[in-house]
Amino acid sequence: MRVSQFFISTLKEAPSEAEIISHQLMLRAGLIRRLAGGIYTFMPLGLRILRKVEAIVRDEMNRAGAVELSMPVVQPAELWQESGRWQAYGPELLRFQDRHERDFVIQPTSEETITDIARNELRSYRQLPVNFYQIQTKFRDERRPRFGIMRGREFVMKDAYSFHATLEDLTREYGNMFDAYSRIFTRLGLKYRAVAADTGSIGGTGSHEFHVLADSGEDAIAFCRGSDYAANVELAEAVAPPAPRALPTVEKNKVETPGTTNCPDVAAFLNIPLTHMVKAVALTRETAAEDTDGKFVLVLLRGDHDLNEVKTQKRIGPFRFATDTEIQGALRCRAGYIGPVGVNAAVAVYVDRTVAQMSDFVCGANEAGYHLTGVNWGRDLKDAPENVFDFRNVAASDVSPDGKGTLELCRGIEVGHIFQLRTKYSEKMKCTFLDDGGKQRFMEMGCYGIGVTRIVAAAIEQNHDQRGIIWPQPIAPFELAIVPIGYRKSALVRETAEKLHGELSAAGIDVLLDDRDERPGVMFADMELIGVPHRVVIGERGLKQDVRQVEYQGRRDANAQSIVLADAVGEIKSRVCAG
RNA sequence: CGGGGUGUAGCGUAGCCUGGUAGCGCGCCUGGUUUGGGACCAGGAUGUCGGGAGUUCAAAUCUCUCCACCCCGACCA
Repeated sequence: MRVSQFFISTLKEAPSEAEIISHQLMLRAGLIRRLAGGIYTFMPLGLRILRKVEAIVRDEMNRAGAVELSMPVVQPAELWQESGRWQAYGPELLRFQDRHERDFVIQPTSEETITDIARNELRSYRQLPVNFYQIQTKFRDERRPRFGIMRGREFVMKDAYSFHATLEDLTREYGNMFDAYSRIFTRLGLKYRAVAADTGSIGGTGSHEFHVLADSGEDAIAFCRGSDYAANVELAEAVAPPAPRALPTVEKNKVETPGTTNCPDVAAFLNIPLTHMVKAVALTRETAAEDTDGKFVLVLLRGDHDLNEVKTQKRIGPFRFATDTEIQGALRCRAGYIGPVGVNAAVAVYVDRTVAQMSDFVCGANEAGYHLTGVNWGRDLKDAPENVFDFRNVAASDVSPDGKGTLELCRGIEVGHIFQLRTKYSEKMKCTFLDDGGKQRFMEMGCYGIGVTRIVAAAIEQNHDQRGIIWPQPIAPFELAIVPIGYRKSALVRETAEKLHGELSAAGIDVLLDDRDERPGVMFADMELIGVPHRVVIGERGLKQDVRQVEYQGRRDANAQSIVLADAVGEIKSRVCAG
């Protein structure tokens, strides 16, 4: 491919709308252009990357035995009403009416349609299992699209759905998909980690997320080097402290703590470790009726720990953080000095496992400007083992739930998610088959997603430098850039560049010949910005040596190295093929 | 949706507080000189200052309103 026949549109400065590096670089490199909030055009260069990602995903899905089909983007409301998701999905589901005022949706995912296919086409256990997939545009009307294509409203997803006669077979296919996903992310050239994930409202026996590791990732991942344990922090269990609670050693004491409304301030003021503090997080149950006992909730956490909202919701139901007014009403004290001692019976007090093992701790006195020191369970407030659960996020160096070491934390971008749906949809939509005993049963289902467009952004988050993108070679829009210096002026340069371009293209390499006759700096900067992994520079300087030479430089290399022109094709081929 | 912020040429921005009729850098066009890391010289084009309403002799600037976009929260590929 020649630049003059292609389309490249780079920017020196990043548009101010872009916050994260992948968004900035995608705009600067001319991969995408915004059409509306969360909706982007894939420009020719960006589309080449997207197609390469798709090709790898498709290849591995086929290899894993899944079969590709393509379902409509526009789907009738009836199917969604049947599954219950017409109501349950909420405003994120984009709905519209056709000219006959019939309701439709733009699909955010395709469980309904594929289940409809399955119940119509599959009758017998002999036709099972089967795994259908598609790679296709999705639309979710996100509350807040952001980070460019990372969290767009329109995006490309590979979604697969498998149907099984038995749970055992679903479990087998789940493992098969787990392995296929591992191969996919390996082939994409990304550093990733598979983590145990929250199964959410779906239930089932398992769910895993695949995360591209990047410091800018939105998800926190806990993992253990001593074992293969890895889980989303949302899910990762904070194990109970092993030792029995220490006995009280000091008396309870009310101390003045003026102007200290958070744990770090109080700890600093009293000159004690943060780990001796207990904080009371005030929550309001969303579902409880007004004035009901238990509507107002305190969750007690150690001063240095954070509330895990997923775990909390599982224990107490849907909640939000209490407002200042609600806190005043329930505790007659303003936020900053609240605590569990002496609260009235209408306040439900829940306790994190770690807090339940603490003694001689410090907490708010429920009186503005004061905290209590030397607080102890049993003596100063009622022991309530029935309200003790895991409420906190795991922290680095916590004991791993599998007991095989300590946890470390890293951040990731969720690019894949597999889970076992079981019979959630097949029951709602009466998707049945006849088993080998002639008995009608609901199909077991699994579903498996990969965010294809998100992978493009995630790859950049993981692979970039000051100069721009550094594509993993398997998804680079072009594998090799040929940069001729003096393309128009020097016939020698031009002919050499054309010959190399032809021979390397014929060898199956994606070559981009920069025939713009720009100044070298412009061409170097563009090729680096768009992230081409390999570069050959052809100039008269090298061609006029006694032995004709050109230069090679990898995108991550600090310097170029000369190679003899006569050996160039073979030499470059071997470097490109080496990755 | 709640909270915060920003809208001035294709991109980045100054001007706004203190009203006087829009400037700079990059990019773009023409000509010339250049050609191994985003060149230089000369000339040129491009703005309903987000939209609308109001105040005023006069509005990018002050007021109101709508819109768009960005950031923080709840969701997810």
